Amino acid sequence: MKLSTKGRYGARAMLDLALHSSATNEPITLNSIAVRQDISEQYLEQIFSSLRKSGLVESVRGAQGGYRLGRNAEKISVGDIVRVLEGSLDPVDCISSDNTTKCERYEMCVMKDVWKKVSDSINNTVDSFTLEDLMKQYHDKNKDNEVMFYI
Amino acid sequence: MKLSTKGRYGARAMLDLALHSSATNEPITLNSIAVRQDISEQYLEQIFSSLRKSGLVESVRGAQGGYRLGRNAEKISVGDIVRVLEGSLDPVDCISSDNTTKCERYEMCVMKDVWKKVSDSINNTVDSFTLEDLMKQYHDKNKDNEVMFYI
DNA sequence: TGAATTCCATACTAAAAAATTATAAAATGT
DNA sequence: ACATTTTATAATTTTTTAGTATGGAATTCA
Repeated sequence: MKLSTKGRYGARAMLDLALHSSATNEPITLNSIAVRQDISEQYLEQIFSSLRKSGLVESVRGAQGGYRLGRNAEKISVGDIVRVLEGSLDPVDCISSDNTTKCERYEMCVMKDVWKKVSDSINNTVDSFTLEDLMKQYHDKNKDNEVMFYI
Repeated sequence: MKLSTKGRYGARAMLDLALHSSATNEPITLNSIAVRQDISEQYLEQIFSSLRKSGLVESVRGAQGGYRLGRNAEKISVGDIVRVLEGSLDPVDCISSDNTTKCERYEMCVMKDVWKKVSDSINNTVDSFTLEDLMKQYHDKNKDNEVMFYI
């Protein structure tokens, strides 16, 4: 029941991107995120490839290019990010909406009701945090720091 | 964020054990659980080794031996079982109580507050289901079946 | 035009974890 | 004694994770 690095790195990278998106709306390079967050740039590329395909970020190619948030920070939740990068957050496959892997015990099974409740509680929690919430919390925690090198 | 087979099999096996523990309190053999639940007996042995060490089951060795619940079914929650078999249910290591793996961003990190809430919601949910609850739900769902071959 | 920057796509590899199998010993009831 | 059953540990196979490598395509700027 651990989050993989894709989910963890992706959440950190998205918050980094949100915090560094200036008012001028200039795109942020992957390299700068990778350096600040100490994540391999090539690995981040894979992560941002998924994020871009899902619309959570948009890209600008070429020199002076980079990434921007795909929509306003208050419209992007931690749940949006981790579901893209981890697949679903269901603790077991048999309760997923694309229900191809029902086992033969499905009908009589009472465990699946437990796992469904677990799934709901996880999803509700991660959906309750938006990037905007986290930006505010970050600024509250780091009032003194003029320059934000890290998250 | 998937449960491993240890957690899933373990929960099913414990419910099976609870349902088949007769009033006479005779121990249930691993083999019978393995057959009903279609789980490798040798793999179940490893799982029950952990369950026994944690006190969730007690064993009787030798012929006519087997396993019994370590305490009343209403005193054993799904959370008790899966935490024994999966380790902790924290989505990241840095928030665990045995806090050896704090990263250098720990103080300024706002993501860990999200993961802590996720952890709490998971643990609260799995702790809210006892084996007794599940036994009742099973009987409600399967009123017609005189003999319980499966769960 | 051409060089530098930056994203894009795919394939590959190494390490770790998960899942299962194998082997043998110890205890108990008949 | 013998069949049954737990106990313990090791070995093996399979799958997933995490990361690296390579080359290409689009864009900008000089």
